[in-house]
Amino acid sequence: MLTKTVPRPSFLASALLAWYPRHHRDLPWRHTRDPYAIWLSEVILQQTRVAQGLPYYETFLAAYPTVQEMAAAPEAEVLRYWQGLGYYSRARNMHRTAQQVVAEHGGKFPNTYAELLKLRGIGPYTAAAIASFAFDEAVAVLDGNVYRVLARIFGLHSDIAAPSSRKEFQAVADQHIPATAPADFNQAIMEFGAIQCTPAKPDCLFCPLQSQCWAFNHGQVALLPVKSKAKAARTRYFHYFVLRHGEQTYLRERREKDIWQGLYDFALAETTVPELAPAELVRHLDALGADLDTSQAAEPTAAYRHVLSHQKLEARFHPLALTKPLPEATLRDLGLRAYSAAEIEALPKPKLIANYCSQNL
DNA sequence: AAATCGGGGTC
DNA sequence: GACCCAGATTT
Repeated sequence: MLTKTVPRPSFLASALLAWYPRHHRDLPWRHTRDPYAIWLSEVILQQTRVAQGLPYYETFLAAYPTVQEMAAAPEAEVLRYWQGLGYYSRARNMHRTAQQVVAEHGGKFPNTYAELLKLRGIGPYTAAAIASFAFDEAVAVLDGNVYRVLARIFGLHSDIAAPSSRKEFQAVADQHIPATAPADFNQAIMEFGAIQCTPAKPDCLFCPLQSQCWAFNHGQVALLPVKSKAKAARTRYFHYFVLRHGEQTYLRERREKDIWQGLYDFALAETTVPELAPAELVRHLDALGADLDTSQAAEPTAAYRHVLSHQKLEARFHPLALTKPLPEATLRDLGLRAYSAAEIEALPKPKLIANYCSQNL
């Protein structure tokens, strides 16, 4: 009888596959083989902690049980469900991919790494995750957890922030993923990084790989992985004009190539210094063609500080009551529209704006 | 290769 | 304040 030789799992695979069943968290996307649900969870979890993404996963699956229902939804509704999760291009790409899967793939996700990689919002990590979890393809995932585990176990000192080091780490991961259990291996190595081999204060004392870990044996656990620092965030100063006429408030969709594309905020003046000079304020109000109710004049709010990955924002809000609606030309030029409180609640907004609205409108 | 895109948890 | 998180896309 001809027997095919199956490579013995490496020490890493053996250890992780033994560790995983005893330590892993019970997470909902681990109970399904539905590519749609797995895709949804992976897009949500990009650069997002499990604890933060979990409620969004439940919300999206309840709102859109199938890819067809997500594809049929308006983009603004998808963004509204995504509100607060950040990196909003993920939601826009997710929505477009849903539409493409329905229109071009008969509602069924492609079942290979190479085909998945062609879809918007699906990069190397997400393609590997879906291919392995849903279709048992033996392609290793490479996320922040995996970089850290591999760097420590094998003593890899390449800068994980450099795109060029991806090849090196991917090769090591692919070398260790067992063809017999690719999904479990991928789950296990990420979970191991999240729970045991953590960025700060990893639990080396009870680590099953302790004796085989390069970093532990060389006293360099705290030094790995090597990661170059990101450049400092710039500060931007936003001056929002909260124009109101009766119970209506004016907002506009952000369409420019900047943060928060597709989300809604107020008429905005940006400065390079913290304060908006009085003359500048007058000039902006003039340009709006606004008939202000001076009897209801209010001071601008104190600065709301809002921190993003590459920007620090300082926003002040100027509540402005109007005696009559804004001119059509202003609405057209600035993309503004009047909304009721209930309508505003349904619009997708940056966290900063949502916070202001919930306190002041 | 480097820059950009959110928001929140943790130390 | 610094670092990190089940990264992807654009420049």
